[in-house]
Amino acid sequence: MAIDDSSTSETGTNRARWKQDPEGVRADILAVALEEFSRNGLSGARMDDIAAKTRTSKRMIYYYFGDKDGLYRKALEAAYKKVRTGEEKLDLEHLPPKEALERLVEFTFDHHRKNPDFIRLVMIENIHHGRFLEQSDAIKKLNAAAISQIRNIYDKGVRDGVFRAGLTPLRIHWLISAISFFNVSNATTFSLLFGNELQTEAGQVCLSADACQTVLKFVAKED
Amino acid sequence: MAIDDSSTSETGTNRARWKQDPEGVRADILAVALEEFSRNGLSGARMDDIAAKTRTSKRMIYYYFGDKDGLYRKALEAAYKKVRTGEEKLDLEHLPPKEALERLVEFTFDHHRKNPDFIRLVMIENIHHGRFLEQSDAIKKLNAAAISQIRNIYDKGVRDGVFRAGLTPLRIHWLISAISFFNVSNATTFSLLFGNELQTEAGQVCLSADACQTVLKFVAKED
DNA sequence: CGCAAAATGAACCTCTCGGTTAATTGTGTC
DNA sequence: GACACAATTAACCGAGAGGTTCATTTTGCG
Repeated sequence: MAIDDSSTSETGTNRARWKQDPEGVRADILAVALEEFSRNGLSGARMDDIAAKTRTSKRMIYYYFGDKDGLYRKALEAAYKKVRTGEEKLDLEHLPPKEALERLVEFTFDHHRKNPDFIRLVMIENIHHGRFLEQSDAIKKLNAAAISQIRNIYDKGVRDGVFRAGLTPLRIHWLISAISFFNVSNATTFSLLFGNELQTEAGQVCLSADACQTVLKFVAKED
Repeated sequence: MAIDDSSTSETGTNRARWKQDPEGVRADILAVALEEFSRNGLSGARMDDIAAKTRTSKRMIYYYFGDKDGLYRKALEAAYKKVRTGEEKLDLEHLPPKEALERLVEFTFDHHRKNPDFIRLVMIENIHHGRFLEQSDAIKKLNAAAISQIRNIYDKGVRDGVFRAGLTPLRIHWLISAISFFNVSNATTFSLLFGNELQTEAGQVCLSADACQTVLKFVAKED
């Protein structure tokens, strides 16, 4: 090592120019892990396969994440974070209740559709009785927001006399989730059993509209 | 009818009294397999564990079912058969459309709730992209009935002027399924994230009523 | 530079787990 | 009873999968 061309003696914390890039490696591993776990399940996913699709080696996965379960947990957390941050863009407070709710349903339906990997992870987590979600306090906090968002809309709707009283935000959220989640989670078996007409683009547009109507009619004031 | 404690001269049909009981063994294996696959997923389930919980040995599983996939496929088929036969008891044809639909929703919601193992198998099947459901023509045939049942109710409702026109039986079935399925499939994660009040007995009664209202309002004629 | 610590690579290890081999017992038939 | 075949048992196997060891390089810092 006679030649030392390190003229870059600026002592800045410019990690981006490092040849070693731990943050990037971590993120890369997580992205691959998310896809593999989502595709094959927890015990179905293979550490060797994950490693192979990574830009780094199996050794590094264990270096950063400890073991398979640790990797899965981090992938789950990352997935939740990614999805929930994508949700924050809506601001519905200024809309009238009906329009706000409609837009929320439309958005949720579409959002779930665009994140099948996330949906599949949640399915897997349910198969495993929420063993990992349970451990992750970080995730639990992200979800209170969803409920209070609906509460705001619903309460305003009741005050305005356009929504019926007696419901709870939780039940409304439950309904929206059920419709939006099922559409992705059961797409395969439903198509196999009943044909795939609802999974075509036209079918999905139709179902999205159905979803909005379903929820709006459910909360609407009956007169 | 003679006393049949020793006279097994009638050729063979009385297998129940044999010490060897292949049908019973098969059924026993299938029951255990259903539970284990449902609990742990396809790759999560262990053949040794299944064998241990059986009244017979691992060898017999391979003797009767070939391999793990074969056992899983048979367990899936058995689960579908069991569930679908339990469904046939309703006769809704004689009821007025609204009542018929309400009763169907109520029944489906309850039926799914009582068969969590089956629901979990369907989830697992979706995780695996329906690889096994695809192969089983037996299962596909069982489901056309569900649609035509709804068609009968819906068409009558439209003729009677109580249901709005323009819907399809498939979309109605989809909605009923979504609500009923999600209630079981996502019970764990939903409870973890939002509390388990909807999973209490009172919560489930409430959700069942919500389900009926949701579907009825969705198809109701708006005037 | 020299050293410590973080980051990395390749080969290696151990045990789990799906699947099998070979031999044995039970059952109906003649 | 003898035979053929279905049913059953216990021990065994080999690939594969999760996890590790050790050595090496890269980086930060004085």
